[in-house]
Amino acid sequence: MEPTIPRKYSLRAEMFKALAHPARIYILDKLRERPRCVCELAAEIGLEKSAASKHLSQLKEAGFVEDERRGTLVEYRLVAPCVLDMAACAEGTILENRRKRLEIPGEG
Amino acid sequence: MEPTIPRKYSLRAEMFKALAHPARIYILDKLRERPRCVCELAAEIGLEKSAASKHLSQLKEAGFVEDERRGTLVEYRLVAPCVLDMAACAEGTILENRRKRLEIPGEG
DNA sequence: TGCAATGTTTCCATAATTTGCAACATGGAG
DNA sequence: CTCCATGTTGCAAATTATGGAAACATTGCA
Repeated sequence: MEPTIPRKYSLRAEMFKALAHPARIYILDKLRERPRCVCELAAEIGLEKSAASKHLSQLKEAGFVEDERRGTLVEYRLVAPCVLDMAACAEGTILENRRKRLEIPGEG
Repeated sequence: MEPTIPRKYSLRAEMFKALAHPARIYILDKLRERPRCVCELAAEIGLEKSAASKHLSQLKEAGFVEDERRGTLVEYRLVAPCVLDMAACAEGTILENRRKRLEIPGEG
């Protein structure tokens, strides 16, 4: 069948795709406190630096973070605070609905 | 390497994954107006009813929509309006950042 | 009962994503 | 300059996602 979905929705989907991985969500939450380098994030999420770098590249491409080199390090920082509100929305409504429906106990 | 990402972030990622497809974003926007049946949505997004049904199943599993049978039809409706705010956030900040970065390189 | 309309599930092929390893690039120290 | 630390990119394997076709399920109606 022929696709008829306007481009606007593809752009939105790309943005959400950048958030559609536990490691990337975790990274954003860590960057909420303060900027961090790749090696620090890699250690925290338990991935090779190459994998961490690729996740950060996706977040950067989507516009959620920016990077700046400091010596041998590359520091990443959060630039789209509204993503936190999005996550909050998730916690407050979506996951709540899901818990009720599936009877999953809440987690802090 | 061993994964050390808390379950909380996996749950959030699952929710965003449900939004990480143009067809599903399009569906949610259509449901914003009024509830619709599977066949209507399938025609609008240009997919077979089976594919449309699977997309709706994912949205339902994530808690964004609910379904109710009406005769031979199955009507889907939006139950998490905050998803619209999330999309608005996307339009307003993320995509704007991206435009600046891709079209005006070298500018802070 | 039989039949049509609508949805869901299953199977399969194709495409996209993710990861680690290795190679390469960049910057600082000696 | 060389050596080392940090990041990025290329590659291949494994995993996951997607879509169509067909089978199956459910409802309404004659």
